Amino acid sequence: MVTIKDIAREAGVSISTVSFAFNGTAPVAPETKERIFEVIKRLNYQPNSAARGLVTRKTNNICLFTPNPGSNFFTFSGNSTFTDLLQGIGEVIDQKDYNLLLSWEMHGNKAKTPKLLKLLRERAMDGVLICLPDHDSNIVAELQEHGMPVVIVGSKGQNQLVNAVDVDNYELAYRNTSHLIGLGHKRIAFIVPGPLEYLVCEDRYEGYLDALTDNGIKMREDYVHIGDFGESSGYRAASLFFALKEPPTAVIAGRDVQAVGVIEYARSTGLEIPRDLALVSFENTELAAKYDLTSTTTNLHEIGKEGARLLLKLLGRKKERPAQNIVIPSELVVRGSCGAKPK
Amino acid sequence: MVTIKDIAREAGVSISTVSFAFNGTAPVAPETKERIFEVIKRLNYQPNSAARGLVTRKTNNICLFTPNPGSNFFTFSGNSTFTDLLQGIGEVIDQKDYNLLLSWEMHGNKAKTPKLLKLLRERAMDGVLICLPDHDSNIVAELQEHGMPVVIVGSKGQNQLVNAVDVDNYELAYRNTSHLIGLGHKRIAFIVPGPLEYLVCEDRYEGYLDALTDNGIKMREDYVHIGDFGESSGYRAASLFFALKEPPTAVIAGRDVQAVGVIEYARSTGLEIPRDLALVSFENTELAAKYDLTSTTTNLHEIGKEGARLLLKLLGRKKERPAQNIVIPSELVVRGSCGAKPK
DNA sequence: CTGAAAGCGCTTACAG
DNA sequence: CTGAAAGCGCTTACAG
Repeated sequence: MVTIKDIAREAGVSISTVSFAFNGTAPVAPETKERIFEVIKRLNYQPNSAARGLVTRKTNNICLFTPNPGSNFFTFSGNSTFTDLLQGIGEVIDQKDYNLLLSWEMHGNKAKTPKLLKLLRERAMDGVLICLPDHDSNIVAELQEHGMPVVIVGSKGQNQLVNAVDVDNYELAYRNTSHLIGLGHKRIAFIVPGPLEYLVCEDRYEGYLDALTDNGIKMREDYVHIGDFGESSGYRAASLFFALKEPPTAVIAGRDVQAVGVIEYARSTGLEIPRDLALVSFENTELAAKYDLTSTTTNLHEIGKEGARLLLKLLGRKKERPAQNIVIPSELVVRGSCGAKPK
Repeated sequence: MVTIKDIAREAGVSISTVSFAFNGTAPVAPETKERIFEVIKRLNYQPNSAARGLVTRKTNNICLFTPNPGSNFFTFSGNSTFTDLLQGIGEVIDQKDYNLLLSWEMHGNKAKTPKLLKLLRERAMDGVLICLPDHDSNIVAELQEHGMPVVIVGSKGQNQLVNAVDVDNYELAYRNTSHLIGLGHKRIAFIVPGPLEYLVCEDRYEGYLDALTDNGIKMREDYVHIGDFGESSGYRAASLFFALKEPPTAVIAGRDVQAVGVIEYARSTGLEIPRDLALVSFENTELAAKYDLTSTTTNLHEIGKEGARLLLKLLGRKKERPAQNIVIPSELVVRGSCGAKPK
């Protein structure tokens, strides 16, 4: 491997001068500089990152910590959540010459994430992007205690102390519900996207409830079903709703896959969407396009981009600043399933 | 941050002894060792990876280099290719305390991948797992020239010099085709999974051709269509096939998404599967299960695992060894679409 | 504008 | 079994 010494020798200067020239960190005579860069180019010199990191205390790595990629969080069909997020992150860190260290929880959420803490203690990264639907504040707190910049992506910050970027799930749900109410629906069922311990789920659920309340509609327990990452949970929810004496006229699916389950149920029972059942969902994945589903965007690509941007900004900062909660705007994409669109 | 000096001071020994104890790299008196570990535990000591890497010349990072995650290669719907691969890799590197550096081509395949070469020159990783459907040998050669261990995953090695792990796509296609022939079909169409420049595509196509030939069936140009990552390419292929005077009685889709396109075509035109049209595919994703599709497994999870295992084995080696081409076994999962399964 | 020197936090011969 | 010292490849005061 070619080192700074090789360059210095070949260019007939000291290693300090090579360093100054390469990094532009001190003035170097034009001719000297030229000579140095000629050698650098010729020998394909690139400073050893470990050596550099040791003295600068920077690794130029940022770590993305997520749930296990094999977990339901990432693998439910038709969703490109993960690659969208990656893509967004990649676009910004690439420009700034950062690398991406990928790490995830190994045993579901049981493991006390010793892996991330190990990385922290080894100083393996300069900052972390954390994407955990049910992140406990402990890990974030521990990271921050050690001065490690953290940005939560795809989930809102639990308090004023941690930076986060996400869509406003409460708002989204409120809007979805209002949309249906605006179309004249009063019997509106809701499939909670997942366990209520997840902030996303809680937020979407509350947005739904508040929209009902604000419009003078009383919520009904039997119009609410907790779904999961499988299509079948949507199917199941629909079958429960339509077994009721007074079935809903509209359903809000907690996510697109669940909406597909509802559609499958409708198909199998002859219910017609949107005539017999108006349907609205979240995420606006390719599934929404495929199934002509009205859905609200949750732009993971943008979340990744803004998250990475914010993190990088943090890295450049000396002084602490109050944490930010960045909200990525989303829009309701109206398609055929809600009945708002003329055929 | 706590350093080895802190531990040494606190335990009343020299830093060498701490290092010996921590790494088990030289005998240390039991009582001394105990004292040292007590302090290590108490102070949460973990050696600084940059410092360690500088002297050991190891980073404990392995790099996974892939196409852009936003590209079609990863985002076509219903496919968990990427997360499967990650999961497999993660399982093995995690055990050996390696970290995963994720990097990808930025501008499609045009960029001459300077990013990976930069990482190489900075010595940012100990080895690379490369997953490029149309990898040019140049990049692999350059990596190897610099002594960087490389394993190609999800694609076969181009020559004897590079390690690779993949399924045997030729074999898979041969088997799929033979299966249909065994069911009495003679007019068998084939949707090539993608551009023929990709090895996967070429291999699957050749397997198809050879199976036909070996069974005395002449191939017909009009029974072959080049597909892509979209469902619609399957739809389109089917519509072309069934516009022929003598349409095929069976179709082999190059991948599950394409098969779904074929199914959609069948639905829209009233063709019944498998009665009017036997259908077989590759990949056996969740789509195959959902659409009751006979499909051949291409176990990315296993490919990731074996790839990582092989790479790690390479890292431990001093001497060069002849490259291996590991073939991950796959199986034909028979479902309703091919007509082999009694209803 | 340039160079000699110290030092980042480790590991690893080498001595004892 | 333990410690003093060199050195990994850089950056960064400090002198000149």
